[in-house]
Amino acid sequence: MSDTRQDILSLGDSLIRQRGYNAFSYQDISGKLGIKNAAIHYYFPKKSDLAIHIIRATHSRLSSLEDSNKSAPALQRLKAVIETYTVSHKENKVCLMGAFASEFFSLDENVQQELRTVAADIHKLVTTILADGKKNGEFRFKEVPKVKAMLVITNLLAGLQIERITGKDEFTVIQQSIIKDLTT
Amino acid sequence: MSDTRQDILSLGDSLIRQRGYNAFSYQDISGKLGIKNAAIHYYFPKKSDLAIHIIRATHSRLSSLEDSNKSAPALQRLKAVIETYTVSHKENKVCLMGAFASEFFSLDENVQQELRTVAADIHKLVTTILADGKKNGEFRFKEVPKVKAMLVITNLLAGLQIERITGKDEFTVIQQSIIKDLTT
DNA sequence: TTGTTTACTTACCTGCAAGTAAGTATATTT
DNA sequence: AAATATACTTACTTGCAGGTAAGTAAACAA
Repeated sequence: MSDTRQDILSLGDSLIRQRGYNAFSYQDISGKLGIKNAAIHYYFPKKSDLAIHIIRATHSRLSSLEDSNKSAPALQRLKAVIETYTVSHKENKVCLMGAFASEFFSLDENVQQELRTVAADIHKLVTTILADGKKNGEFRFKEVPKVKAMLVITNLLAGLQIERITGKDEFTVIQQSIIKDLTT
Repeated sequence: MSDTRQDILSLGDSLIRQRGYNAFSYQDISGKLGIKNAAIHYYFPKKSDLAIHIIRATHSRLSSLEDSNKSAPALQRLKAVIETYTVSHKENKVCLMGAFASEFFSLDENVQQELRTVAADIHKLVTTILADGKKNGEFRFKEVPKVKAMLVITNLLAGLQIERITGKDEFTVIQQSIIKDLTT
């Protein structure tokens, strides 16, 4: 895979998660990379094509994370998931689901479909981690794992969003609260 | 205040929370209201003016809610807050903070400022309700009220966002979990 | 060495978003 | 009755977003 293609994907991801999908144009990418708009259309004919490939790249990173920690303790696996949000936090980005959710109904059907797949996978992943942790005594919580997973995910997702409005570091304290809540 | 002005504000609010701020244009409003784009510019010269007035309207509804329930039990006051999210849920809308957060860095400085004010007020309101409820024994939770408030708000905000991606009714179960978590 | 593929650029087009300026009909005030 | 304000419309302008089609230079393959 060419460098240019990767650079476009990477910059596109940053722009979507920093400023929003409908707020950036191919010009933002081509300008920064020193190429022409048509070069981006060469790799990704439509903006929705770019979106889909960015979503898939994120999905595949998620799968790798899942695989590489498969047999680790639940707490470590949860921390690995949370760490991906922490990285976003440090880069003043929201997560990809959070970035697209608000504009979801303005998106192409095939982009929506791609997002549904990833969202379901994230939920499944966190649910499994929480269920495993509860079973082996690492975690303590009252809700069923599926619901608790949703509560944890919403804390992380919206934590990234709200902190950019308030300007305060809400995320760090949220992250710590999640772990503490589950382990004590 | 004229009907048209109100209709513009109301439709603008719906569009922002259904499709996103950068995804709608004055055409979407003028078309539906049977007026011309310039009529909207007459009331709100710039799109950011419209945004600001929509945010202020929401803020003032929040303040009314706050006032009308001032001396009620904490649980009732919390339910009143949650109810505003439930209304959004039923209309397939996200909340205003959630709608703007993803595109925050693409917004005019004065819109950003307006959002900061409201976000701070929402957080303050929920914090007060939780603190009161903890003090008088209505609520039980380990975190300091300020942090617990943030956790509750993130559950609600992102609950609305995620359910539109997954297509499932995540919100209702989240809402119930919040109450149950606090009261048992 | 010729042909083909890759990775682009040049040069367009189309449409719409955002905004402005000037005009007009209808109330409202003086 | 005349002047003024209100609530718009008509008629623009500007710029950029999104996309296409055709050309081209370099790499590579037959």
